[in-house]
Amino acid sequence: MRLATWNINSIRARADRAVAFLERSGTDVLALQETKCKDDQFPRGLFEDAGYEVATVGFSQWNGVAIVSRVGLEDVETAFPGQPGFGEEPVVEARALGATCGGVRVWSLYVPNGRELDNPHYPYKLSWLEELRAQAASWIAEGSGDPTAQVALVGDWNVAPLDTDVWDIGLFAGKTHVSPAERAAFAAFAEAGYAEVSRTFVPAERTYTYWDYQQLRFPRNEGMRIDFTYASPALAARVTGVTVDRNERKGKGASDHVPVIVDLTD
DNA sequence: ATGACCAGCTTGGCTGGA
Repeated sequence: MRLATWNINSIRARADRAVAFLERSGTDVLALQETKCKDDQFPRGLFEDAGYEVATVGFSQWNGVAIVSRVGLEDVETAFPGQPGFGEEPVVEARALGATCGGVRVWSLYVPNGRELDNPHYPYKLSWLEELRAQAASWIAEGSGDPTAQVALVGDWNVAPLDTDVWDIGLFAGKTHVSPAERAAFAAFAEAGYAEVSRTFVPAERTYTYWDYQQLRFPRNEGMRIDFTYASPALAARVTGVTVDRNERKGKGASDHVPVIVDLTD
C-alpha cells in the first residue's frame, strides 16, 4: 500500500495536479492539507471518477484537510477528541481528519502555524500538539488502546525538528517552527511510541518538503522540512520506503509543499 | 533548467501562509 501526505495549498487551484499525482505515483491513500475550501466546494467528483473515495473537513477558505482513498475510507472523524479551538471564544478549526483506509487509521493533520512567538496562535499551536499527543498515546497504549493498532499521523507539522531542517538556522532566531517548545512538542510523539519514518528512510540533510514561493527558494534549495509521518509501532514495522517527491515543486502552479510518500508491505 | 510569491474573498487590498 502506498500512503502519501501533501499540503496542496488550495485543492481548487490544484485539483488536476492532485489527480495526476495519484495516477502517476500509484498512491492508494492521500492525505491533503490546506485544501482552503468548504466541504461543498471540494472537487470530489474528479477523485471519485479516478476511483477514489473522499472525506473532507473545511469550514471556510482557511485550513481544510481531506483524505482520498481507493482502499476504503471508514469511520471518519472531523476533529480529534479534545482538539483545541482558537480565539477568545475558541473555535475548533478544520485541521484534523481521521479515517480508516485499508486497515490503517490515517490522520491528515495541519498543525497550527503559530505565527509569532508572542502571538496567541503560538500557545494554541503548542496545546494543539500536546492534546493530539495525549490522544495518540492513548490509542496505542495497553488498556486504553490497542498496542497493535496501525496509526499514521501525517501532514504539515509546521515544526522543523532539527537545525538542518531549515536552510539557514541563523535566519530563524526568534521565529516559530524551530523553538525548543515546538521541538519538544514534536519529539513527544516519539516518546509516546510513534516513529517518524520519513527521516528514517530519507535522512539526508537539505531534504526539504517546503520552499517559499519568494526569492528563488526552490531553485536554490532553500527550504524547510516540516511535513512528517509518525507511524505507530505496528505500522512502522510495515514501512519499506519513503519518497519526497520534489519534482512536484517544479513548474507553474505548484504548491509550495511537495508530497511525502510512504510505502507499506501488504 | 527548478527562476525572482500565492490563494481566496471583500475584486483590490486585505489576511494568512512560514
